[in-house]
Amino acid sequence: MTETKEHIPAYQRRKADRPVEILQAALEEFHAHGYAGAKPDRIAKRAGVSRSTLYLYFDNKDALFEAVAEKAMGTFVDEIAESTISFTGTTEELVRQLLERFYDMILTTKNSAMMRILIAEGPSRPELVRRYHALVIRKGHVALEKIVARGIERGEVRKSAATTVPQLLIAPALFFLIHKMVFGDLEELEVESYLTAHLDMLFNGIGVKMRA
Amino acid sequence: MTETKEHIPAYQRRKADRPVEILQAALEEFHAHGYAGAKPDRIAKRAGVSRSTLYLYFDNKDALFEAVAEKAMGTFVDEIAESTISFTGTTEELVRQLLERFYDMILTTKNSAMMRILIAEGPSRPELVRRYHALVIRKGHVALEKIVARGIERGEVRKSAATTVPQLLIAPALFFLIHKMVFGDLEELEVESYLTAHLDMLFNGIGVKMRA
DNA sequence: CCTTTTACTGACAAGTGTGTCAGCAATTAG
DNA sequence: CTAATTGCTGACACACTTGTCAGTAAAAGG
Repeated sequence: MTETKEHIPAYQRRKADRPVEILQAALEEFHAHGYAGAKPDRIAKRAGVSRSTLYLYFDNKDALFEAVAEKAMGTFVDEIAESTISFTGTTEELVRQLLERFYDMILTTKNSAMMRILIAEGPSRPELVRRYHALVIRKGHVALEKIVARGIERGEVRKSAATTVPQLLIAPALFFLIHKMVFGDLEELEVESYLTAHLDMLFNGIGVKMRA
Repeated sequence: MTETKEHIPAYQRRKADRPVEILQAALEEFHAHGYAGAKPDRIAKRAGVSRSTLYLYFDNKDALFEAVAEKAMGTFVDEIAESTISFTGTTEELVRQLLERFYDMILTTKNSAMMRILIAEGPSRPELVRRYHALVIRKGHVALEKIVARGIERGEVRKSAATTVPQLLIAPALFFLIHKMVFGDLEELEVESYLTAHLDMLFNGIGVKMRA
């Protein structure tokens, strides 16, 4: 290295990468502080750019939020819905596979961040709620209904009050997600044993009395 | 009415009622907009006072939030925990009673508002999360464990993987709460049928195979 | 009545947060 | 190497939000 003043570049020009980096940083910020509490200042810092740069790629804070939400909707439901149509094993195996993916999603990706954002910002963003409902909830509901119907056809699932509400299949997983999100630092629920218990309850219940 | 200028009081002095009215208004505001999005302006309007009056009763926005949260913690868990110790019927009846109260609480009181606030503000308020965990979650967990243990003793509940995670008893209720909170305007889940399904799944499972 | 007390308000001040813009520096073109 | 282009930044300006305070009007006291 020469001793003449090195040319230390103040920044690098990476037009292509900025949007994705900014969106990632913004997701984290919105997740941690909510919309109103999120500061473009911090988002920029996280993304390694100046605050002004944000406004080169997104019109304003609101547009940035919309972009974040749009991206965070993800394709998770579609993916697992597709994988079920070709499945040939038992219902319990199918559900186990579904839930394993679901819990994995909760633990790893930032997909669950969307859940907090939805819950927190829902009242101020009815349109966002509508889109999420159409893209995720409704599709998920249909997928679950198919799994139940398939199970009944195969004689593996009881036609009963419980099976009229297919959401019950994944309800405990949402509990797990919320618990981890809010109390994760204080009390860790172990995934494996929780998943095992979840499946056990789902298929066998907790009661002792016999069924036909 | 005389035509001389009536003495229209600009306001009434009701020192005793102000705090509770302000707290109620603030709960609604924080619930709808989150901490950062909540405006003392709107809280005052809701409570029917001027903004300055808020600061006569609470030091600042943060203190107001703390007071709201403290009040919203409620005594719900303690109440139902107490009522279970004297219960003499079957486990299914006990759980049904518990869940009926729980769903009722979700539907009527603003107790569920605390849930959104917790989820939204949790990351910025670890101390609040700690308190809630100690006051509600831990106590609830203990109460549920007792119910399960009692059921096993009475030979009404299977000792199994499912019963090692007593949270599963109420997990579907949290799903219901979140669903109602976020998507309530778009798709109403009927309580009665949901509760019936919840109980059915809990005690009988959805599977067909017999148990000993 | 009039005086004293005090619950309450409107106007003000300081701080914070958002968005803009002229100009700089990194790259590209010639 | 020089010129032109453009991704990026720092400084600026405006709007909004929070919190304060002197003063007002309602109740209480004498």
